Amino acid sequence: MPELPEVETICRQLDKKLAGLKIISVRVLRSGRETPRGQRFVAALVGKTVQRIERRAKLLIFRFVDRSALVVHLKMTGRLVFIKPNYTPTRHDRILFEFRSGVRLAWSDVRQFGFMRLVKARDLEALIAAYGPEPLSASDAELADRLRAPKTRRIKATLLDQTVIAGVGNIYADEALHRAGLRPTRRLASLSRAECARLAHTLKQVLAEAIERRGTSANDYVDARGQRGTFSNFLRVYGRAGAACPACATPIKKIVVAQRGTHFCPVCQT
DNA sequence: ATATGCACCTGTGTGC
DNA sequence: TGCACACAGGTGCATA
Repeated sequence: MPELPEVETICRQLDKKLAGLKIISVRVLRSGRETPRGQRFVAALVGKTVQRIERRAKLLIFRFVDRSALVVHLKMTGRLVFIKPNYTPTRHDRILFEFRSGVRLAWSDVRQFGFMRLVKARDLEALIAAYGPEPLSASDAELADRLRAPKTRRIKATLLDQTVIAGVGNIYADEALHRAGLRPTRRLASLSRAECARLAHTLKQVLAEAIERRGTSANDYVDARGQRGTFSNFLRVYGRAGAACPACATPIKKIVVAQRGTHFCPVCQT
C-alpha cells in the first residue's frame, strides 16, 4: 500500500504518541514467512523504550534508547493502527503492541508481504545506506542528475528504483510524470536537462502535497488513526483510466510499464 | 545493463 | 449465483 507520503503520515502520528514510551507487551497473533515468530522476538522487544520513530524510504524505523531499532516495511497492505484496550483482533492482525500509559498498536497485513526486523545500530546503517536520496531532502539538481544516469532505461522504471531515489511508488511516479508532461515510456537518454529538472520539481511537489493530505487511499490504506488519506481526491491520472485528463479532457490511458499498471494522458505527456 | 516473468499472499471486482 | 481470471500503494530473484 503505502509509498513515501503514506509512510511519512503514519510515522509522524506514531512518533507523536509513542516517543518516550516503553513497550510492556507484545502479542504475536500470526507469524508468516516474514513475521518474527516466537518468544525470542517478544522477549527482545518487551522493556525497550522508544526514543523516536523515523522514516527512511518506505521504511518505518522505531529507534530505541538502547540504540537497537525495529525496522518495519508495510509493503502493499500493511497497516499500523492505534487500537483501544477492548479491541477485538481480526484475522489479519499479526502483532499487537502495548506501551506504557496504555497506548496500543496493531500491525495487520492482509497479503503478508510486510516485515518487521529487530536490528542493531550497525545493521540499521547498512540497511538504510542501500537506498537513494530522500526526494524531499535532496535538491532538484541532485534528483535530476540521478534520474538522468541510467541512460537507456524507461523513466517510470527509474522512478520506481529505490536505489536511484527512495520512497517513490506506483501512484506518485504516475502523478509526477503527468505533472511534468512526460511519457512513462520515455528512455532517459531522450530527456533534456530541462525535462529532468521539471520532473524532479513535480516529484517533490506531488509528494509534499500528498503528505499534507495524509496520503492516498486507493484501496485499503489508512493512517495510524485509522483514517483514509484525502489525496485520493486530487489524483490526476492514477486509477483514472478512461476518465478525462484534468488538463485537456482527453481520456486517460492505462498501459503496463515495468510490470506495473501505468496511467498517463496521451496528449499532455510527450 | 535492462527487461521480463514469476513468486510471495489474500481480497475484490469483472465478465461470462 | 458461481466460477475463472485479472489485478492491487512492493520487492527480490532467476532467467533472457
